[in-house]
Amino acid sequence: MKQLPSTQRSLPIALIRARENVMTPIRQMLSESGLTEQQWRVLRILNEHGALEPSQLAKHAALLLPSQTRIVQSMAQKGLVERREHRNDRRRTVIEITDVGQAIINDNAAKAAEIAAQIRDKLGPRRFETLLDILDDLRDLE
Amino acid sequence: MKQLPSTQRSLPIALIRARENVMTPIRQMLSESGLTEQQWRVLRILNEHGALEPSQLAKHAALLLPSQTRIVQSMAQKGLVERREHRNDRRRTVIEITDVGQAIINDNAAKAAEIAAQIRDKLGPRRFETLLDILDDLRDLE
DNA sequence: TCGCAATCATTAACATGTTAAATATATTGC
DNA sequence: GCAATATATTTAACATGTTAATGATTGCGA
Repeated sequence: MKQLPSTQRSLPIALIRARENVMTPIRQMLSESGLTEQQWRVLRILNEHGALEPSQLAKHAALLLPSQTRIVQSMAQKGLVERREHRNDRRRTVIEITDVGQAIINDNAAKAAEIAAQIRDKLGPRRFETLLDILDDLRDLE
Repeated sequence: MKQLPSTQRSLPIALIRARENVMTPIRQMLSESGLTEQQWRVLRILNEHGALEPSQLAKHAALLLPSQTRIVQSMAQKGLVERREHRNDRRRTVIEITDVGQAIINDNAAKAAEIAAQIRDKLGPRRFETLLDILDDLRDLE
């Protein structure tokens, strides 16, 4: 019978720690704009893809829909995003970034790029790409 | 000036997705025992290391102390763990697993080991170890 | 020994994660 | 064209994540 592996080499714990480490400098940057990391992700995605339906946005941003609903609601209140109705299908809504949201992207782009580059340099470009590839291989475990 | 990288190759998002993928089968297993993944982690750590002080437990389990306080409280209510006071230093408390908690570990050990092995097989042992190593290299980013 | 700084843990407040239930609209089959 | 089903999103309820404030205890120095 297989042994329960030591928690010292546990992948879930390693993933949590890695995320924590990666997000720390990003959170520091965002705290000055009063954004959470999730709100920043939403802005990034909308900036990159343009207006999106909730389910598409959620896929790109790696958010569950219930969380995203709340996040988008609070962002809409702050004027960072806007919601529009779909013409033919009234189940559907489209979310898009506002000028205010766009301005936040612009304000933080250079710093964010610097942080991303720093992480890449810390690992080396080769290992960085290897990491992304392996993480991607963890899809469809069952 | 450096460009903001595409969210398609964003490390934070990749880490979130990977964790989600890895945890899905584990959550399925735990739902039968009514445990969350964090409660399972606490049991695993206490099983492995014996009684621990809160801050030590938090380090091993990758939990922040405020979260852990609540988690341990609810686990103590369910009888999965116990808290004991330190003799000389009353600031200190020690948390240990109970027989009930131990039984849950035993009940799930085989299945958990199987899931862990499955992940390892999916990547291949080499890539699995590489992944853990690279994730570990993300410490001390700033 | 009194008081003050340092340490550790908890509480508080708010945001997000997670699962299940509810809602609203569209589509399909008859 | 209506009922049943399917799809998309939101709400609800509870657990956890995160940061700041509070509490409790020890140890040190005047």
